[in-house]
Amino acid sequence: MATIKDLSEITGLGIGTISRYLNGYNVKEKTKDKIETAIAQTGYVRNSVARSMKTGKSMMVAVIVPHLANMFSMRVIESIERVLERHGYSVIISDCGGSAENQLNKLELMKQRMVDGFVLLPLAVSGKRLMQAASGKPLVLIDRLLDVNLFDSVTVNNFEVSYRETKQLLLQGVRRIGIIAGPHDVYTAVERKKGFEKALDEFGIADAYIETGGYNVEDGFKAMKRLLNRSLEGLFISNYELTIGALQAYAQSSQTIKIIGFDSIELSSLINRTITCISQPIEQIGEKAAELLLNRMKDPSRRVENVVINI
Amino acid sequence: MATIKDLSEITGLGIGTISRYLNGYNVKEKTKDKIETAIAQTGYVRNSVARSMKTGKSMMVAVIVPHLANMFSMRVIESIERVLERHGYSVIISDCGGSAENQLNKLELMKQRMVDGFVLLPLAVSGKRLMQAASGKPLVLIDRLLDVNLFDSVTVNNFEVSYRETKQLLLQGVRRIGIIAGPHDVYTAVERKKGFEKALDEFGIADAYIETGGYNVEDGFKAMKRLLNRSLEGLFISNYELTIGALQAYAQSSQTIKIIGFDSIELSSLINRTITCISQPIEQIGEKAAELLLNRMKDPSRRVENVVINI
DNA sequence: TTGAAAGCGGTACCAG
DNA sequence: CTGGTACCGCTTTCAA
Repeated sequence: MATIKDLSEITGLGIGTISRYLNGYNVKEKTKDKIETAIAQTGYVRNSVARSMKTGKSMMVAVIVPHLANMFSMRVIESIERVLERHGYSVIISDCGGSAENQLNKLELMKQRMVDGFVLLPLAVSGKRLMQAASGKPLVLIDRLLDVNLFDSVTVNNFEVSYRETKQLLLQGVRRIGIIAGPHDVYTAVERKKGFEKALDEFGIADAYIETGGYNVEDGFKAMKRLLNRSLEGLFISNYELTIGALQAYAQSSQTIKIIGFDSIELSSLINRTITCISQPIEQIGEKAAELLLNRMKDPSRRVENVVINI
Repeated sequence: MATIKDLSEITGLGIGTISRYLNGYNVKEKTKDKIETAIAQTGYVRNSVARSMKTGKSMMVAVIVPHLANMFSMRVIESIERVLERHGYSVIISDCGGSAENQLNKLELMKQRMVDGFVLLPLAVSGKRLMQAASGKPLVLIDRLLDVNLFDSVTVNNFEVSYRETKQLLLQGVRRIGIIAGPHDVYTAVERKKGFEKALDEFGIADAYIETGGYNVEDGFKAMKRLLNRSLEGLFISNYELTIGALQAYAQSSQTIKIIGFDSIELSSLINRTITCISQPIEQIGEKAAELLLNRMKDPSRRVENVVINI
């Protein structure tokens, strides 16, 4: 691999001159030509590791998620990457396998890699631990507001929208109602469940059928299988994967249940029995997160910003 | 940020000793204690950028895909990451937006970042250009065999399985048949189309309804809308996203079409009219790719290996 | 406009 | 087992 030094030797120019040219500073036309020839000849590419070493910036951002193979994660990551790459940043990903402990480990690892910032789709941990793990590096949270306003974040109004939609169901006369709620250590799942429960409280319903557990297709399927014995009139499902799974079981049955699903817009039209969808503006969430991160990396002392997108 | 030098000053030990301890070599119990105290005290974390600089290995692997927000990409990336992280590698991702040109740019960028290897879900480019762009760095192809055996690769038998399943349809008496084929510069899409066409040839069918274009949900929906005017008896759909889109349109219609979909196992049970699924072992594909890459990074001169997974 | 030289934070070799 | 030192490839003063 050719280095700047090789170029220096070939052209007879100083090492500093080459570097300056490479960084867009003015050099004489003739030197420019010499350098370019040497680059073409050697196939030189700049070593950004060495560059990072000197500048103290790696131009990398770590995105840490509970699970990569999840519709929400991947669409968020896609939009984050799209925005960040325009600013010269690369995205390094880390799947913490749904474990909060692991999440902290991954953060540590990324810190070693000298990433310039983090985006987290966080699992339940305290703000302090997270703060400590990030050791002051810019970190943006998606889908989770921590107790303390330590971090920039972007969320949707999970609680309100869940409350509102559940209420709609109840206003339609639904009484025997259930929820497939997802994990209890995932913030959004908890918020959605709370919103659901608030609506029930208002209507004096105390005996909802609650299924908690994982957040993927199979969990949804199993939960639905159980719920199909309950002659439900209404059902709230907390994410896309759970909805797919639940609908699989549902499709096999002949019951009619009024279903509300999160992010399930694509699926709703597949099944002949209507379901209600709550759609998050996922691209917008990712873009906003990237934007917040860019802002903070530019100005670490700026005020913490907690963006809530109302849907 | 504390450095190894700080530790050296605090402990009074030499810089080399610290480094040795950090790398797991033997040091006296007492020195070990001193160092550990200093680490705890300063919150020292090793700077892997500096380390890479010296060792010439970044311990990063770039995964470049046409689109991140794609079920296949994401699940492949997930399994790649799972395998690689066990070996100390991080995954840096790059979405080339479906453009072959862009793909080469991204490769260049990743080369600058001194990644130790590449995994590509490649768009149509010649093997030579790719070889040149990778400049000899380990590169594994997923879902594409290049004309020359320059790269390790892992694919499924797209052609055969498509041929076989289409033939099944025809054996059932289907004659008016169509395909939603996806982009013509995506290898798998092309292979699947070829397999489809071979089956048609055998049955002397010359006028299939062919829809080509994008590879996402909306493309599938639009294509299906058009195809619903054709009174088809059978339909082959080349990937997951297209299948979702097509099924959306299909669900609204009252036609009955025998449908074959790729990777659409989760969806098949949603819709009350049966569809046939061709399921790729996506995790296995990712794992195999990671494995091939690890092997090549270990031994760059080993024989090129082209793995075909038969489904 | 250019060249020389001092690091950035590690690793690895050498001598002790 | 330990300390000293020469790099790794680049950026960035400082003089010329």
